[in-house]
Amino acid sequence: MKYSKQRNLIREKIMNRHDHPTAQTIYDEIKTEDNSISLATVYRNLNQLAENGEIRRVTFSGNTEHYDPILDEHFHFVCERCGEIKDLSIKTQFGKMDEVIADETGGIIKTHDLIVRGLCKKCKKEGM
Amino acid sequence: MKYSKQRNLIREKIMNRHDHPTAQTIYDEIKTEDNSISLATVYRNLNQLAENGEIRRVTFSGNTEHYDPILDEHFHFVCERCGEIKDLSIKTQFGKMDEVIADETGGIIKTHDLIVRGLCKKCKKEGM
DNA sequence: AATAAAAATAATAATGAGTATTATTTTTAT
DNA sequence: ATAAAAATAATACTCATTATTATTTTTATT
Repeated sequence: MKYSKQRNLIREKIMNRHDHPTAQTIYDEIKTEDNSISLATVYRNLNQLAENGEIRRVTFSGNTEHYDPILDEHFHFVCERCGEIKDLSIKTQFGKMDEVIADETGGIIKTHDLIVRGLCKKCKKEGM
Repeated sequence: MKYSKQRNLIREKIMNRHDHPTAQTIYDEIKTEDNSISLATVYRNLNQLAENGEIRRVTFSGNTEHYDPILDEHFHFVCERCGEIKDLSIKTQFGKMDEVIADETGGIIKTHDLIVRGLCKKCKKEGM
C-alpha cells in the first residue's frame, strides 16, 4: 500500500472514534479540514484498512456499513430507538463454541459478530 | 391486516424455505406462478410479516436483507466464500448475559443476533 | 534531479436494494 | 349494494456504495 495523505487522515479520524461511524460521517469530518477530499476515497480507504486488518467493518442493519477501530474481541449493543451503538465487554467462551460449530459444520470458524438489541438507558426512560 | 392473495403466497413461500432468502428470491419464485406480482408487494409484505412477528428479518452483510421463518432462538453461520447461510442450534446462556448487559447499560435487552463467519465444509476443501 | 511505472485521487456516472407515490383494484363492514 | 379502508401494480425515487476515467502523487530507478 502506497502512502497517501488522504489515507493518513482517514486512518487518524477513524482511530480516534469509538462510535462506529459510517463512511459518510468520516467524510463529513475530514471535509472541514480538507475540502477537496472525495467521498469515494473515504469508502475505498476504509475498505482497504479493513482488508488490511487495521480496522473492522461492521454491519448492524441492512443499509449502512460501520467501521470500528477496536480489534479486540468485543460485541455491540444497538438501541432500536435512537440507533446508539455501544461496545460490550462480555467475556464469552466462544473458543469452546468454535470447536462445537466446526465439528457440527465441518468447516472453519473465523469470526463472531454478536449484536444485542434493545433500548438504551435514555430511551428506556423516555418510553415510560 | 386485511386478507390478500399475494400475502398468502408470500407467507407460504417464505415458510417453506430454510435458506434465509431475500425479497428478490421470493419474488422470483412467486413470479413463475403469479406473473403479475410486484416486487414492491413482496418487500412490503415480508416487512409486514416481520413486523407482525410471523417471520424474522435478518441482516448478514450490509447490502441485502434476508428473511427467516424460524422464530425459535438460533444463530447463523455464514460462509465468507460462497455465502451459504446455515442455522446453528447452539444453546447458549444468553439469559444470564442479558442480566449482565442490562445492568451494565441500564437499558432493556430484546434480541440477540449471533453470526459466526468462516468457511463451510465445501469451501474449506476447495481452498486447499 | 529527471523519469517512468504503479498506485491513488477527484469527480462523477452507474448500480442495486429498498421505499414512496399514485391510480386502480380488492376486501370487508354496513 | 355500497362505501370506506387497505392492498396492489407499476414505476419513480432515494440512498449507500462501487465503477470508471482522466489526472495527480508516490516511489523506485536511472
